[in-house]
Amino acid sequence: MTQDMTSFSPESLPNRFEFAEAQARLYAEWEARGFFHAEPPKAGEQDKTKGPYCIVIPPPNVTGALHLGHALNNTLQDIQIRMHRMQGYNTLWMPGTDHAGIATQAVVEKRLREEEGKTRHDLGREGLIERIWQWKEVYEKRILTQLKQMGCSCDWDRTRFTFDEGCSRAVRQTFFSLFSQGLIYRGKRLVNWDTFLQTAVSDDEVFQETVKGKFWHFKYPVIPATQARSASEGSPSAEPTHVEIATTRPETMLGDTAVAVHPDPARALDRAEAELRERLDKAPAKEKDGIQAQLDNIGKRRTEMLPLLVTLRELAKAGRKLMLPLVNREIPLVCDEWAKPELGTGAVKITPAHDPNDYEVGKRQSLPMINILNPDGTLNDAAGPYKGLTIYKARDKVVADLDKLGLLGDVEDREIELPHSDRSKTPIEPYLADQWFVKMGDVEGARDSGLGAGEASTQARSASEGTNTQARSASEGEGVAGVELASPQPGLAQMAMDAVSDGRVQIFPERYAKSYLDWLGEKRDWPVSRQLWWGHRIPVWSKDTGAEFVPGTPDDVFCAMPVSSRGSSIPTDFVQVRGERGSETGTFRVLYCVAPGHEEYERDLEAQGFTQDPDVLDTWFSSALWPHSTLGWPEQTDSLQYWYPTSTLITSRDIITLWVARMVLTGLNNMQEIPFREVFIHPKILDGYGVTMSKSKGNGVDPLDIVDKFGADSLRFGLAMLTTETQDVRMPVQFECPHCQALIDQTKKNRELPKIACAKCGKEFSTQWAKTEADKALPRAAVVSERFEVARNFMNKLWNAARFALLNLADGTQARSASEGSEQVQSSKFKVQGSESGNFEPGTLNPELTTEDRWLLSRLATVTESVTEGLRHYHYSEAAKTLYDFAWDEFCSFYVEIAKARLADENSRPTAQRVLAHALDTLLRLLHPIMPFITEEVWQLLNKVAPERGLEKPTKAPEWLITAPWPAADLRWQDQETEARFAVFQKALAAIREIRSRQNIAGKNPLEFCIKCDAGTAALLQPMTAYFQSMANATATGFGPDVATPATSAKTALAGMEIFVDLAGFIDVGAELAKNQQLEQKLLSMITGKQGKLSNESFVARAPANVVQAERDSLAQMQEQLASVRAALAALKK
RNA sequence: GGGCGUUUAGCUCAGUUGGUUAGAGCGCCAUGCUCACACCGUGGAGGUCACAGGUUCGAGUCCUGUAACGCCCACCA
Repeated sequence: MTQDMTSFSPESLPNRFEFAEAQARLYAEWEARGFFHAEPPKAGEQDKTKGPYCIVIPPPNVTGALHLGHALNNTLQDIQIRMHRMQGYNTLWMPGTDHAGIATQAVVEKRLREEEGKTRHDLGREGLIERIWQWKEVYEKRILTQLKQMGCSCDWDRTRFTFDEGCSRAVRQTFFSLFSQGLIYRGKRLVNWDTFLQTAVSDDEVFQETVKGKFWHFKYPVIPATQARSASEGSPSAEPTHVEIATTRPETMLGDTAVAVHPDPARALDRAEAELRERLDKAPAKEKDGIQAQLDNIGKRRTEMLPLLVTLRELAKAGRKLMLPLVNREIPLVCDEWAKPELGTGAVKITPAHDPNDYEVGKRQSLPMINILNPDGTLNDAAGPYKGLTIYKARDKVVADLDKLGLLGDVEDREIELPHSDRSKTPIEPYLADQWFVKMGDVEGARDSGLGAGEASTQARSASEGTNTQARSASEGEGVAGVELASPQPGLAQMAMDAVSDGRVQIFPERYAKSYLDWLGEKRDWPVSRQLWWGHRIPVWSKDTGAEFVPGTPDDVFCAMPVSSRGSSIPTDFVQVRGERGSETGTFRVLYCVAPGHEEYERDLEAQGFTQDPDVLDTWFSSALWPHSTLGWPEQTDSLQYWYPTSTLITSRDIITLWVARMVLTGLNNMQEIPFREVFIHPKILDGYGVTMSKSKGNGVDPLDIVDKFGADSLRFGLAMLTTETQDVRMPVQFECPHCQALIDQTKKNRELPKIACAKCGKEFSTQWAKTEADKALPRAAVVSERFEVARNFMNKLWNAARFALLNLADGTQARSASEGSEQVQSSKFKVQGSESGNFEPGTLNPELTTEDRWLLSRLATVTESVTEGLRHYHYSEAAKTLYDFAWDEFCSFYVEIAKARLADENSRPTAQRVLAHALDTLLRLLHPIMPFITEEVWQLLNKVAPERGLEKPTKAPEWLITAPWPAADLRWQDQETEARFAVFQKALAAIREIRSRQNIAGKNPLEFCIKCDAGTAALLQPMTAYFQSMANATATGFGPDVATPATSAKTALAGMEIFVDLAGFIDVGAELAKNQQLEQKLLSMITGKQGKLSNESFVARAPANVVQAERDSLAQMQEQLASVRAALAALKK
């Protein structure tokens, strides 16, 4: 397409929008002109815009390329951004990517292993991190390119990365702040340890798989009581020699530090029974049997096991011990409610270091915690003779050895749900490790700055923790401590909940506020450390003093320890000190947290033998800061002050808790202000089987495949159209054969194959799974979805409608077609026409405007209003559908069709041109946020042909659509009467076309028709005569109550009119009879229904008067229609 | 186990606070390469609104229950 205006002629336009070329060109233009870049108003200057509007992008992970879900997410954001930019807001879309700790490290490690046969240990920490940086550079670039190709109008000058310098600084500042407030502590948590990859994996990288396992019963010998004790016992004869426990993980017995029984087994059984009975009543029939079986079981236990459990309880109370076989360790028998008399043997082995529940028991009972695992999944020194064995070997040997000792009881077969690592597909081994936590619960006392936090439980609701903190707060000696105890301050979770409950943050659709509140309501502490290398290193340095730990040690004891040669006092502004009990050694350990920008203290600490924590922070810790860290925090930048809080966040529902909630709470902590005012949760994209799309399942779609095949606008419009309020998007996908372009449905079977033979041409193509060289050499099939065809077709329709308009907006031309010569319009230029009769004013009589003009302008006002409101409230589908229907059915099918006749007539042409140009102009503006490329392209062309546009007062149109003002819906153009009357014309036209089709008369044969109707309707239809001609090739012979009906005619009876088409003797009687009989039947059944309704006295008495009247009116019309149909039938039968 | 959602034409989905004959796109049938567009035009066929109750003058829409499917969260030695 030529750029030169003088040589431009609409005739040279192709009849397809050549999107590939246009997309690249227009995007470059927009970017070069700085339309994406936003600046806050300069200091001291007034804000000339409508105010700030800002969206921060949910930063995509740099693990790989974007998929269709990202395309959806970013399209929805760009639509808001582009609309608000046009509406005159100072609009900023902040882009960036996420370092995605675990995911990225895992991907890079996997590659390292596959391609070089190396592990991360071969490279070392620095080496691996460097590799990951290289990976990041490649994929960040790829991701940003993808976003650009989708048309995203981000402010690329501000592109950020969660692991860049600024974000790292924000992370450290936040960690320091939370640490200073006592909101960060260290505790134990179960880690999902992938022994194959030797790494911790996150919960969402774990999947459950049912495997066949066994339930082993072991007997632990009871150590006989000492003489003295034994004498005091009542009945030594009843004492069991062994306690039986059961487990699915035998090898963990090596780490057992107790066996627990319930302190009141009888009551526990009663309670379990009561619960089951309650459930039995409510349960659906098919579950009742199972519950009944459980009830029976409890009854049986009460008689068979209860006495033993009571005895064991007594033994436990007496402080008796068991001998743990194989390792020969004395372990106590303890009372703890965790032991459920209704399960297993009623007694449960306690392995605090390898089970989260056991860990809780261990803490309650002050048990030692023995970790028996090495990171590689083999057993360590603590396992004694089993040291060095793998878990499974150890398991077999433990069972065999116990059997030899006669301590093995029953072995039951059992199906066990086992966690597996998504990445290695091997079972996860849980074990407890030191972890850092952010405290989410409410805080007693104003500030909690020191000791004891390390003792906190992993569960903030733990009662013991509360008392612990209370005790210490009181001892801090702040005079107001007592008052604060009475009313705890809301903690981070509560603050974040309040922001949503009181409406400062609004979540759409509303129901998602519930998941947000429910999750935060648990106030579970946030584990923030990860045993990885790729991420923000925890800014804490520690050293074990070797001294005995005394709980409640006053702060000054360790605060006095010299941290720096720079002075005797600790600068608490940026260095915080705390002591804790080392979890392994039990001795006193000192921790220093250092704020960013004070490397001199870090060096001092290291010089004194302190070491930095090896762990890194959870990825979400840095993304939680995204809204303020990207705007410059902790610096108080102009951008931060101007755009924070941001306007809206658009994201997917699965990270409401992981991300959205955490942004709110860090925002409130760091900025004392919410991060965004609105949150829109969009649907998820599922495949044809209703399964979440993902690359690892093979059902993913690369948005660029869609862009290549259908164009970015089609991708965007298609996605917007699918974004409804409640439904996830189900999208069947196809392989497009690279040889013959045939589409082959993707099925559960073929989607994981490396190569597929085309069903049509038989040639093979490769897929994303291609591994071998031979497979990779085959051409790859794009994965696409037919669901974008609707949007592609719409784009084409729009292009051609625009083409028509461009061809016909030049002055002095006849209605034109593309096939005519181009020389006619060479020098022609659109001039404002119709101005001699003044400018058109809404809400007044503009005699030059015809019915169809007023109709179109009325519709346009309504559509403008509805699209503006729809997009404002994230009703994307509704807005897209409104535009689609208006553009296709009203603008193209009626207005443009009618315009053809008017443009051919010199007298009517100027007004038609003016309205046509105006309507196209408005339509382009409204469509631009959804389809930016085609609309901008047409806009540029329109500016060449008709640079001055406007209904009320033609003025020079803005040079670029991307920054052109958003149309205002002028509701004064709305005209219900005209719309209703126009509908009569549409109906009459449809009826004539239907008769033509029914009578099988080819379109090229002209028809004559007349319409019998009242005078008012006739007056409306009369001026449309020319359009009946052009749109149905039908000539009107008359309208009105007294028209002469043709001798041989086909007739259609509509509400308020009868339409006769003159068939000049060639009537197909059969067709007419069939049609009229069908109509008669339909009318009869509807009339019967209506009569029934109206003869129902309660309806007439109780329904609103207008409803009753409407029923009566419609019945009368139907009866009229029926009479007409019957008359026609009678005539036909003659 | 807890929570949420979905079920409307062969397929993918709309359907406002209950109120005339439940809509669209694709697909299908018929027809037309007439001058912006065959990625198009014109016309047509196709629905017991998952099932069972209830509320109401009136239910696709509100309530209760059932079934199927999906998602999130938590999980038992």
